[in-house]
Amino acid sequence: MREMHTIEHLISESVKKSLADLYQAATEGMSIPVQRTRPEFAGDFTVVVFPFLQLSKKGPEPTAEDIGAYLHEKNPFVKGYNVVKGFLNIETTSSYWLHYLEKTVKNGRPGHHHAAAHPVMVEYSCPNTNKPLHLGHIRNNLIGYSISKILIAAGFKVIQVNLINDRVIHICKSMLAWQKWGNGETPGSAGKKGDHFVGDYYVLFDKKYKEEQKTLINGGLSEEEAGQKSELMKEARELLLKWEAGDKPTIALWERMNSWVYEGFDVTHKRLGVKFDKVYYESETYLLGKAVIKEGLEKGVFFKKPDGSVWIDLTADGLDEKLVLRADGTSVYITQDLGTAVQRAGEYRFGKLIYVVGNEQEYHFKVLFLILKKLGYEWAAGCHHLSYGMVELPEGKMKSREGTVVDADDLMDEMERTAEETTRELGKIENFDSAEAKLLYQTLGMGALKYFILKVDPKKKMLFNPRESVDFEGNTGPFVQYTHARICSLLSKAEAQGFGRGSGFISSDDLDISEKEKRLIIKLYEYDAVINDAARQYNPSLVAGYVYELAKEYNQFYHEFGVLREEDELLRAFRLALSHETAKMIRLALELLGMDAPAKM
RNA sequence: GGUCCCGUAGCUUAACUGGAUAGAGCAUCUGACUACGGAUCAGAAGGUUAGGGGUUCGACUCCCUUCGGGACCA
Repeated sequence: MREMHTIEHLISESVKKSLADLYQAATEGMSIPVQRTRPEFAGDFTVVVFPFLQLSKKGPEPTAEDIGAYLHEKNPFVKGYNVVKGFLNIETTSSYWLHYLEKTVKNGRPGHHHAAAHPVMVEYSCPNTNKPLHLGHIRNNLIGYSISKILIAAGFKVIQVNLINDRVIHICKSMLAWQKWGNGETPGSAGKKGDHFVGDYYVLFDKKYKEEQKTLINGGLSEEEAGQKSELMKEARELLLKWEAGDKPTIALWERMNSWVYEGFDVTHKRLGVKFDKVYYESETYLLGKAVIKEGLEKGVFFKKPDGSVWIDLTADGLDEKLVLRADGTSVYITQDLGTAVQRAGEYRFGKLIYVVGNEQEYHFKVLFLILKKLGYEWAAGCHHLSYGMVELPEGKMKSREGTVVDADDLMDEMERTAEETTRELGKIENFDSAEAKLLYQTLGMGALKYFILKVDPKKKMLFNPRESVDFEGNTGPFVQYTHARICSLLSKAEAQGFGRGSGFISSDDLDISEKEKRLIIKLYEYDAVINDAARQYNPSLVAGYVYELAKEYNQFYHEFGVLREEDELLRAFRLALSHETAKMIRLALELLGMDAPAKM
C-alpha cells in the first residue's frame, strides 16, 4: 500500500524512533497520528505529544522540544519546528514538495494497488415500478454511483447492481387501473414518458379506491369494514395471486407495463449518468427466497406458527420476532431480499455487498444480515447497509398525498434551465454553437445538483432548498467547475505564448516559493488520503469537501500571484505546473462525484 | 410499549473519529489591481455546539439525564 511512502508515515516512524532513543520506550505496535497543522499556526504537520508524557516523564513542552529536535536532526525534509503547549508543529522544506510536484507531473497519479481479492458489489437505485423517480431516488443514485467510483479509485473492483421491485401489490394496482379505465392507451399514444404514464394509473387507482371507500362509509360501514369490503382491493389482490400462479394474460400485461416503466427509468438513469453492471428483478429471486426459508425451517433457524406463517425469533439478539413468510405462503420483503442475496453470492464471490438504502430501513437490514448469518452464510459478514438520511423540503417531508414530491425529471429540467439563464446573463460563451451550449447547460445544471446533494454526509438527513440548490456561487459545483475552466483558459494562453502547459516541470534548488504555494502542493498531495478515507467510510462528501478546498486554495493563489505575467522563468514554469496539476486533480475528484469539468463556461 | 437516530451562527452545513482560539457557504455590511476569466478574492459581524451533570491533561465527539424533532418493530 501507498501509505508506507507518505510523509505522515515517515514522521510517525521517526517519532517512534525518537521515543526509543530518547526515553528507551518500547514502541512496537504503537501508532502515532500525524495531522495537518491548523492554518493559524506555523508548520505543516502536527504531532500531539500528550500521550508520550508517561514515557518522557517530562512536561508537554520539553517533551515536544526533545522530539522536535530529534526529527529536525534526522530528517532532511524537516526544515524546522515549533512547540505550542503539547503540540509539536513540523515545518517541511519547499524542496521536498517541489520534488513531489515534479514527480506527479511526470508520472501522473501513482495508482492504487489495493489488490483486494474480491470485488465489492454496490446495490443502489432500487425503484418500485409503480412510480417515477423522485428527489429521494436522486440522492440514492448519486451516492451509489459516487461511492462505486470512489471504491474503484481506491483500488477495488466494483460491481454496480440495481434491484427492481417489479412485483407485489402496488404494481397490481396500476395494472388493474389500466385494465379498467385505460382504453388501450400507451405511453406513445398519450405522449408521456413510460414511468410517468404507469405512475398516473397508480394514482388513478388510489383515487377510485378512495371514492369507493367514501361510498361504502356513507352506506353505513366503519372505516375498517369498508377497507375489508373494498372490491378494488380484492381485485388487485386477485391479480397478485394470478401472477404468482403464472396466469398468462396477467403476466403478459405485467410485462408490458413494466417495459414502459423501464424505458422511462433508462432515460432518467442516463441523464443522471448512472450505469449498472447487472440488474436484478425481484420477480426472479423471490422463489429462491422461499426456498431459502424452507431450508432454514429444516435447519431450525425459523419456526412455523399454527396459522402456517413462518417466523424467526431474534429476541436473544435484542430484536423481535420477525415474519419471513405469510400464512398464505406469499413472500414479504425480507423473503425476496434473502433470495436476492443468496443468488448474488452464488454468482459473484464478493468481498463486500453494500446496500445503498435509506435509514428508515435500518432495522430491516439488521434483521436481514442477522438471518443470513444464522443461516450459516460466511459472506454475510461482508454485507453492509450504507444508510443515508431522508431528503426533506423547507415545508417538511415529501408527501405524495399532498403533492409535494419533487419529480426527478422535473428537477433536472429546472437545474438546466437555471444554468442556461445564469450563463446567458454572464455572456461568456458567445462563440459556442447551440449544441455546445446545450451540453454546457447540462454539465452545469447537473453539476450544481450533484454537488449540492453529495456535499452532505450521507448519514445525515438533508434539507433540499430549491432556491439554494440552484446557487452557483460559494460552496457549489459550478464554483469548482469555474475554477477548472479558468485554469484551462490560463494554460491555453500559456501555450499560445510559448510557455507550454506546465507539463515539463523540473524542480530546482533556485526556486523560492511562498507558503501559499507550498500549501497548495500539500493540498494536491492530500488527494490520495481523501480517497482512502472516503472509500473506507463510504462517504462521497469527503471528496466534495476536498475539491472545494482545493479550488478555494487555488483561487486564493491565483489572485495573489501572477502566472503568465511572472517574469522569472523558473517561477512561471512552476506556477504553470501547479495550475496544471490543480486542474487535473479537480477533474479527477469531480469525476468521482459524477461531475464533468468543462474547459469553458 | 420496545429499539434506534438526530439537535452546531438567522439559514444550509464542516470539524481528520478524543486535540489547539468550533471551520465554511448563503443572507447582511465594507472593500479589490485600468481583469493571466469578477460564476473570483479580501475584510466585518454572527456560537454557552438544545439544557444540566459526569469521565480526563483536553469533550461537538464518550457515559448519564431532561427537553425537542424524527424513524422503525408489532
